[in-house]
Amino acid sequence: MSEEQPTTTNPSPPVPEPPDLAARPARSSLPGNGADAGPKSERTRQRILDAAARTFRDKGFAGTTLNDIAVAARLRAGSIYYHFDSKERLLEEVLDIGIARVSAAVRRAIEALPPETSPADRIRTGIEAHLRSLLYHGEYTSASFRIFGQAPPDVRTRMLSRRRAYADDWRRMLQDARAAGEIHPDRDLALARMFLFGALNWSVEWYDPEKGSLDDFVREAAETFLHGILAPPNEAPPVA
Amino acid sequence: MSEEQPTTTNPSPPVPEPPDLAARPARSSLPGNGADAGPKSERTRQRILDAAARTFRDKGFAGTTLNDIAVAARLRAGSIYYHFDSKERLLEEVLDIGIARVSAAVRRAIEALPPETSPADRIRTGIEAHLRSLLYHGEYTSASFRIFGQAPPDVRTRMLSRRRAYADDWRRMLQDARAAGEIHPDRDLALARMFLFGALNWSVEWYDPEKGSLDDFVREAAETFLHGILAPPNEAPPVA
DNA sequence: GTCTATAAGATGATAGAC
DNA sequence: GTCTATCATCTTATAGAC
Repeated sequence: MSEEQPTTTNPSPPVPEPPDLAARPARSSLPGNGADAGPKSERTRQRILDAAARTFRDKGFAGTTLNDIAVAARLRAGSIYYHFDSKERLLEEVLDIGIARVSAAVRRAIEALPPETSPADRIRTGIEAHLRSLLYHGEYTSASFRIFGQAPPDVRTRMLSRRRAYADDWRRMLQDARAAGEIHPDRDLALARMFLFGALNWSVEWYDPEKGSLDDFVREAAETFLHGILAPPNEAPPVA
Repeated sequence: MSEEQPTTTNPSPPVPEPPDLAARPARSSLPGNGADAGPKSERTRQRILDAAARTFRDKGFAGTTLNDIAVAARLRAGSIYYHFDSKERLLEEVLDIGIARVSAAVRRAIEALPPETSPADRIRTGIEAHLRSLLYHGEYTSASFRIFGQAPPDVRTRMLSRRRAYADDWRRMLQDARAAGEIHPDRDLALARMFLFGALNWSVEWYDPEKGSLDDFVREAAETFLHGILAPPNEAPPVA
């Protein structure tokens, strides 16, 4: 896994104390871009969040100590508490950002399609968008799927509505396809959906960007789900 | 959960039997080992192992304390060290047993097929056997897949050869099917295999035995992988 | 805002009684 | 073989200096 840090950052931020701000701008809990500008506090908070996402994803929730996060964020463990109430709240925010990003990415990709796009093609696009948001700079998104099962019960409960909403998006897409006659009549849609989630999210564990283009990968993943692996029944075996 | 034998489910006796200690390290029952521990020690050891498998699976490796395991095994935390050197070794044995059982179950199921069975049908049988060993009394097997990613690096390294061997079994099955012309020429077999693993192993997280028979479930899972979800191109019955 | 220091409790592991 | 007692360390979280 990723044991090493990129370490392309500057040695130490010699930023002098900015003029004290009387009014702190409201914390936009928008999915932070990490590099977002803004007050120093906000940027540090973002750095901690980024570090937490990466560390949680790599070592799990229980396996991550606040010191691990602090080291990755280049400060001391105690300082984290200025920005977050507890380790659990930190986890909660990482999970929340992750699922929100995937959800938004898929929704956006599908809304960008022409209205006449067939349900099956929408599914194809959804799969590709889901995978991209997982695999391309997907620290929060991959963490969100990888460690959700490790979260304390109350955290998981609080996350449930958001995750259910995302699941509902997929349920709807599949039902639309079925209503359009595009789904094989024997298929169990609930099973197919969970099957798909498992297959897609597992890619976080093994996908290697060096071994081929992401474009090819996501395309092939969608085809595999839609068509399965078998050759069409009619075509003769190529063996001579 | 606490009730055995729900009324509606489990009409399925033909389970390949929870492979009884398929891969026990088996060092203890050797006769020439001196007058060492009798069956009692072995049974306690087994109880600890069972408790560890269940607890590791449910709470993760780092999230499990030796006391958790001790409580589940009905003894004290310190007593575990009479049977196992460390928490890591305990994990290692759980992981090892799990992968060995799945591997053995799949191999046995396929070897039981008639020799003339087509490669595609072998894959079908393999999928069903893998799923069964995961979902039917699969404390070790499900733990093995669920927490492998959480294992300390050295443990993971030591497990690698066994897991690679299992992956090779699947690689071979898929290649055989391709050689027989049964796989769609566009499919990427490596991707398909990982896709399949993800889909199957994720079922541990959501499969509910109360919602339908295991037989139906494993059959449908195999069909979904083999054929995909789409309806055959020719017969698309639009809603009239 | 971030630091140092530390409280308060849990954890993996060991020693020795029984 | 299993227990109790305990060690050394680590962990989350807090307090107060700067």
